[in-house]
Order: sequence, then structure tokens, then C-alpha cells
Amino acid sequence: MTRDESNAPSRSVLDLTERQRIVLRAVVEDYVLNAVPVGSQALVERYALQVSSATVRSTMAELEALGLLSHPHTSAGRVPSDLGYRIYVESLMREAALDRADQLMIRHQFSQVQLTSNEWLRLAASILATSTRSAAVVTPARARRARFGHVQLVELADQTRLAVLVLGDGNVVQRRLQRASIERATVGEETGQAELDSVAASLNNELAGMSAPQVRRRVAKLQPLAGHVAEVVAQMLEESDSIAVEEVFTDGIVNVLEQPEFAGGAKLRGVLEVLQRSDFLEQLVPVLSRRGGVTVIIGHENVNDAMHEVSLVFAPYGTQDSALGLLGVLGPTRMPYPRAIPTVRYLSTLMNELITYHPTENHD
Amino acid sequence: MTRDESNAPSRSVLDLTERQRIVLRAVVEDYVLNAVPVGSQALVERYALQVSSATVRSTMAELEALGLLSHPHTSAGRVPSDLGYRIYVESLMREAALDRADQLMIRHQFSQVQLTSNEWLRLAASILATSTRSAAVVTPARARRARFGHVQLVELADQTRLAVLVLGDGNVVQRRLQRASIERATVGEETGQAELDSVAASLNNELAGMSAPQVRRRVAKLQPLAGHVAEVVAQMLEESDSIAVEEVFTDGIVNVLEQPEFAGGAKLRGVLEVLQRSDFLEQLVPVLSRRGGVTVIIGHENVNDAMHEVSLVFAPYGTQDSALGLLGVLGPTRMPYPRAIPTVRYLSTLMNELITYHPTENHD
DNA sequence: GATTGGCACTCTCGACGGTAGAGTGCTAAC
DNA sequence: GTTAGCACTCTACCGTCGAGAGTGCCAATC
Repeated sequence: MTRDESNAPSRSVLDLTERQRIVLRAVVEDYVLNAVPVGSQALVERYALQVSSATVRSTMAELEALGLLSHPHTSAGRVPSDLGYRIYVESLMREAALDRADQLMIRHQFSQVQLTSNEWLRLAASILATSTRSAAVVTPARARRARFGHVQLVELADQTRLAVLVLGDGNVVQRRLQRASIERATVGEETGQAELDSVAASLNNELAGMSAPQVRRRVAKLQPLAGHVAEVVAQMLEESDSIAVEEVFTDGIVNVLEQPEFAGGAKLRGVLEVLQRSDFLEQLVPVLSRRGGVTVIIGHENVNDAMHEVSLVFAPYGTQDSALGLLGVLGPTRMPYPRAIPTVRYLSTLMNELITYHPTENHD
Repeated sequence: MTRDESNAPSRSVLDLTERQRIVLRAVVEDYVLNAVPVGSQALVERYALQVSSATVRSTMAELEALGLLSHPHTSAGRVPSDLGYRIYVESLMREAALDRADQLMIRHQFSQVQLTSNEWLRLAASILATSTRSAAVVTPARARRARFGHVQLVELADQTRLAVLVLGDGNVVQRRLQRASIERATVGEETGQAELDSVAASLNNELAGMSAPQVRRRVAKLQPLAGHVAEVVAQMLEESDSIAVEEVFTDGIVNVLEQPEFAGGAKLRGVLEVLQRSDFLEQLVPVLSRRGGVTVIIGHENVNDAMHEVSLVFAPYGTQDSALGLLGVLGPTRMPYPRAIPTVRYLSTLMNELITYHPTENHD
């Protein structure tokens, strides 16, 4: 699907002369900054290269022959190709760790309030979006396999009964119990809060640590009411398994819209539609988690046609065996990688800390 | 802040002749459809008016004198003014109830899955956005004043303790308990699940139906551990009171971006920023709930400068005394009101039903 | 042999001008 | 009151043109 930033650099990099490297780097950085094809003259002036524009021109021609630069038309400046960005990201970019001040600023926002986990996600998306000026995408971290932790049956003022299920990883899900089903299970006998409590207590005992199929196997062996509740619990566990990437938090779409290459928004529409289709992000999960670090996917490296004009900078967060989520930014291929990559990296480690020390407190 | 659709129509309407009404309606509908200033000739042809273009021209001139139409430049067609749209919405528009088929289609989507309340909101936003082709905004319905329903203290596998609080309206919030504070409250003694259960049981007894300040007054009279938990519960209730309009679900922003008047997105940016600032929607809550029905706010009728080029079609949902939320669409003033209004109305009644019959099952 | 200045060439972009077309406002006739 | 006719206005569009930026190549230079 993509090259990896930690992979062996592709063949052509090795062949690059020092000057080619300097010029390519300058072209990328200038183009990222100004969004205007960059010419030899401008390059010499702005980057104080110690050679003449003619030399730069021939170097550029070499880079173009290597497929790292391209040419909108004969008399225009050069523009990096996807491959050019790739080389830049892999071996030319001077990637600084995130500013100490920025780190503190971000950390501060997270500590600001007693946030629930969904608010963390929202905040993470917002921070990513503003600090990289791109669109940000954050998916919740979900356990691969939900396990039973604790169930509580609550009778509300208005006679509704609620099953509140705390999962093994601390997430909480809930479901209203159908009055009719309860009555069927108890053959019409009245069930009070005391009775609900005792059912819950026995289930907490019996089902501790179980996954959905394990719970389901127990159902038949239980008393009618307990069995009914266990059935519901099994359903809840199954749902928690399946809705891996249902809710995606995005922020900063306008940032991308303001980029000249997306003015008008028609192009972006396709991209956003793909992003909403959950399978796209789901595909990404195994790729990212195998790699571990930050993964950069540039333009045509993306298998998805709609994504050919954007780059993704993504990282997984969470632990391999428990909860796993995704976060990152999406922008034009002309993306400020040296800023985006450390920001995504930092936020992914930060989210890691958060879910490790404060197991997710909440979940719809 | 705005005129009301159910208000006495403003002075000028009464003065409109039948022809003026017909022409105004035709201009609005044509402009909404084509986004091009509409001329007398085109109007006669497209709407089969039984008069000549010259007559229409003079009628248009009258409407312009009344401030209902305006003129981009001398030799261009007419465009409705905000006031023109207002008259249209109040007394010219042929508003059809939502198609039976559309109703069923929408209802079907809601019944499709066992959804949690946040998923309802997301779905509502998505339906609004696609069926009006505008941007949709939905806020969660929250009780005005959160009340204590039921608390449960859970010890997780990893030693963390969780307080799960079910509010009076069925919403659930939760918070991790700080280990240190617990130990301070119990003077270091070990607390097991049994002990936690008994604390929870006594609190459930003592605090039933109380609001945050009431709980807070009780704190001092309780045992140390129970008092500590009650303190946390009070905080949770207070937060539920205050974060009325924290999370806003939006969808379909691209729809607006594709409208010619917002191409480029620079204009929309301001609008979206205002929308995120929670106070804007909060201001709207009392206005909408006082009115009850669908409220339309057109262009400059909005007090907020950034909103001068968009219209809002909003409705409250939920019950006055318990939970109250907001939903609606945002688009250019050139909005398909006859479609947007019934859709918003239908969705608001539908959401009403949902939270009435299935008290909200979940929350962030 | 690498580098550079010089130069012819190419292409875009903005300005300019002219024209077609849509639309208006007015007036005189019906 | 309505309408046809007409002069007028403004925009959008098109082609042209020159300036400017940039390239590619070559011959001269170090």
C-alpha cells in the first residue's frame, strides 16, 4: 500500500549527489511553503545556493529524469512528484521533535478538564487540525475483543430498566431492557431492584472476563431472568467487537479547503466520502499497527483512487492486545511533513499514555 | 433576533398585489434553483406567466422599491433580498409535508439498528444533510438540571475504580476514582468490591432524585468514603448541567461548499467557527424552545455578523422540563426552504418520539 | 570536466479592446 | 393597465499582445 519511512531507502536515493539532495530539498520546502512551481533563479536567491541558476537548472533536469520533480509546462518552475516527496520524507527532511513549548501546550489542554474519552478524541482531532493546518482524523481506541467486566441493572424512576455493562478495558456500554422480555423471562412475576441486584451479582461472578461467545454458551445454563440478561450482555459485547471504526472524529476540513489545490471543494468531496466509509480506515488499521510508528502515504501511493491527490500522516495508538485506535492528518501532498510527522507522533504517544494510565472512562 | 414564521406577517406583505406575490415567488424559486439572477424574460417563459416581460419588469421594479428584491448591477436580473426570502417563507411558499415515502425511509434508518443516543444524533445529522443538501447541526438533548438516579462503584481488573452514574433521565456518565483520594478517605484501609457496593447502596438511598447542590449539601453528613464518592457525584452532576451544548454533531459541510456562493471556503470558515463556539447555539436554545416549532433565520436577521450570508432552519426537540436539544440545517440564504422546513420539522418530532419512548440510553 | 553567462525560445498571465447577449427602464401605442 | 419597441448598460467572453519568468542549450571559462 505504501512505502515505509523506516524501510531501506529506494534505489534512486543512493544515487543522488549532494547537490541533487540540496536542490530537491529546497524545491520541496519552497513549494510546500508557496504552492507555486519553483524556478532555478528563485531557488538560488532564497536558499543562498553557492552556484548559479544555470547549474541548478541542470540539476533540476537530472532530478526530473529521475522522476523526482515534474514540470507543469515547458516554461514553468518545478514541482515535486509523489516520489520526490517520498525521498524528501525518508532522507532529506530535517525533522525536529516537537517544540517543548508546543508539547506543554498540548499536554495542558488535555489536563485542563476531567475529560471523557470521546472528548479526548475530539480534542486530539482539534489539536492536530490547528497545529498542522490540515484535516485531522481520530478514531476511538477499541479493544479487539470486548470482555465482560461488570454489569449493573438499574431501575429508573420511569420504570425503564437499564443494563449498564463495564467492559474489561473500562469502556461502558448500556442498553435498555425490554419490559416485555423481562416479564416473559420471569413468567409475569414482579422484579424489583433487589432482585435485579442479585441477578447482576450472580452474573458478575459467573461471567467475569468472558468474551461474547463464551457468555453466549453460558446463557442456556442460567435461570430465565439471568439468562435473558446474559443474552443481552452477549449482544452488547458482540456490538462492541464489531463497531471498531464506526465513529470517526474529524476536524479542520476547512484548512484543506483553503489550500489552493482544493479550492472549490469538489475534489475534496470524494476524499471525505472515502474517509466516511469505514472500511477505508479499517484497512489502515492492520498496516499501521504492524509498522508501529508514523506512516506517511503520499498521493498515488494510496491504493484508493480518490486519495491520489492527498497525503496521509497517520499513527496507531493504544496497545496491541487491548485497545487500538488511529490518528493522523490528511492534506494535500504538498504537506508540511516536518511539522505534521512529529505532531502526529507526539499525539499518538500522548494518547497512549492517556489510555494506559486512565483506562477509557467512557464510551457511548 | 429573528422574525417568527407564525408571527403576524410584516406590514409590506399585506400590500402585495396578487401579481407581486406570484412574481416574488417565481423569482425566489428560480433563484434557489439556478443561483443566477433572474430576468423578466426568463421568468415569463419558465413560469408561464400570462403577462409580458415588460409587465413583469415593472412588477419587479415595485418589489425592488419594497426592498424584497435587489439588483447586482444595472443590467442584471433580480435576486431576492433577505426580506424577500422572509416574505416567501411566511406566506408565499407552498410547503408540503414530507413525502410519505421519505418519512418511511427516515424512520427505517432509525429502526435499523439498536442505536445509542449519540448514534441517533449522528444519524439525524446525516439524514438532514443528505436530504436537504445543506450542512446539518444536531446537539444532544440534555436535561436542564441533572438529577441523581443511581450510582454504581466498580472495581476493574486493573485495580482502577469507576463510578458509573445513571442520571434521572437515563443518561449515563462515569468517572475514574482517584486511588489516592480513596485511601485518604478510608485512612488507608483496604476497600473491596463488597464495601464499594454497600457505599453505593446507601448513596442510592440517600441521594435519590437530588440535584447537584442538594447532593453537595449532604456530603458533610456522610461517612468519609461515602462523602468522597458523593463529592465526586456532585461534580459529575454539575458537569452534566453545564456541558449543555458541548458536543455538536455536524454533517454535510461539503454540501454548502459546493454552492457557488461559498466556493473557496473562505467565507464558510467564519461561519463554522461561530458554530463551534458553543455560546452561539446556547443563545439559540431559549429562542427556539420558546417558539416551539421550526424557526427560520435568514441572512442579516441573524445577530451574528459571520452568519449574514447564511440561513438557519432549526427546531428544538425534547421536552421542556427534561431534556432539550437542537437540530437543523445551515445553508446559503438561497436555501430550498420548502424542503428544509418540513424535513427539520419531521426530524424534530421523530427525535421527540425517540427520546420519549426510549429515554436516552447513553451519553458521550 | 564542471560551472557559468548568454541567448533564443516557450509558456503563462494580466491588460486591453471589441462584441454578443441579457437585461433594464422608459415611452408611446393599444 | 398592459404591451411592444427601443435605447442604454453592464457583464461575460474572446482574441491579441507584451511582459515576465523560466527553460534548455551552447560556447566560454576556470
